[in-house]
Amino acid sequence: MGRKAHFQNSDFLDAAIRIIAEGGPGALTIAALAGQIHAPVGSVYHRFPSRDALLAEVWLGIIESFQDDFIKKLEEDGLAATLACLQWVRQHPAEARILLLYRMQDLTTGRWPPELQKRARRLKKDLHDAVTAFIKRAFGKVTPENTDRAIFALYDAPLGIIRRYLSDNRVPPAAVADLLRETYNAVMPKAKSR
Amino acid sequence: MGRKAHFQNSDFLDAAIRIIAEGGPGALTIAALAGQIHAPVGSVYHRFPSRDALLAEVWLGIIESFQDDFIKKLEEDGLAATLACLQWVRQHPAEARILLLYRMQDLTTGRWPPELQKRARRLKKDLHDAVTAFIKRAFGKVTPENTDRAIFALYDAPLGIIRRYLSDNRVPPAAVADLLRETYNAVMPKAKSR
DNA sequence: GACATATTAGAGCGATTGCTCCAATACTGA
DNA sequence: TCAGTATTGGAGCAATCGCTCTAATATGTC
Repeated sequence: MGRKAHFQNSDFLDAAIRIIAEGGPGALTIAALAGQIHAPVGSVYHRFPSRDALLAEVWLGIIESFQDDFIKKLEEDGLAATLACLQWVRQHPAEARILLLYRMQDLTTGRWPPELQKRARRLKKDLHDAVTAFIKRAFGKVTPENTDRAIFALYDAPLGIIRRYLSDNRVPPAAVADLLRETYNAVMPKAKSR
Repeated sequence: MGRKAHFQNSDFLDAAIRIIAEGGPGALTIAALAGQIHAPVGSVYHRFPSRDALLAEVWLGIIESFQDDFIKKLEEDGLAATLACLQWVRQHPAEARILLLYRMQDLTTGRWPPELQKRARRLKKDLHDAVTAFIKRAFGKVTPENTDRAIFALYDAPLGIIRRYLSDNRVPPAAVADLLRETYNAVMPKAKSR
């Protein structure tokens, strides 16, 4: 059944994450990617149809990793989800740098393969559903103002402060959790937000 | 005294801001920049020593514009400075997209001309001084925890929520001011923070 | 008008990049 | 052992980009 593979798909994806986290999307040239794991450029294209497709997989993998944690916590408790952002960043520093410092549009320029588009839509829908359900529980009903309030407390505030640390290659200190808790309580309804 | 100039430095800087705000730093090729105002590429290099130098001027100009507003308000009142972020973004949507969606490191790769480095250091120092003075007034003394608290309320929180709007090419609604006020009051000392 | 000069104008060079293509290679199954 | 094939290995192509360089052009001064 042919020669045994010397490299795995994940080897390339991991190397890509390392390179982007360190040098930004511009640093991810195919030569740099292959060089990082001493693979030939041909092996990159043996696995991924294009640089864009590889970057799309990198991006989706990161979103999935983050979102799995986030949604799971969100189903129990809003504040837990807020703090889960912090924990995820600590556990995945390289992925966090990519997620927080760049946008999907800045990584990939072209169109995605249909299969990846489907995965992306699925992720978006899952997040939307989880957040909507949470807002209903926390506020009683979903309005634009409530939505903004929730997304601010769950998402914008934690990622906003974490971004500053990641940009300087530092890890957010423990006290950040206090700030986020205070913000959450100030902005979300006092009632149990389960 | 030579031919009358058909283009001004600011024409190129403004065009660059438009292009980056719309398509990201990667869209700013010299050809695209010159084409935007129907200038020849030679005229770009007649005014700016390199693409990096031009981007450095773009970045510094944006920082200066933002920081002037921010520091002026900060000298009176912390909450006013927080809300000044919102106002500045509304008045400078293209500049705001660049400031919030990208980092200096992602625009320019090489070293800056010494004169621009000096301007950058000056801006950094001005901001640091203003923030430090504010922290002293608000908390009594400067500690790492107080610093984080202040920067979160003044900077991370507003820019965090605004970033989401800018990324989608939307303008932050008025209700965002309420969220920021509540966050500010929750996180900063109750005493007059003048 | 003649000259000096600041600026426009754009062809094109060297370097880099994404990607292709063809061989070489090592593994499987018979 | 030999055919079949999945994968490595890497030279090189076409496109793009930042930038240079020379010529053309318009303006001020005498």
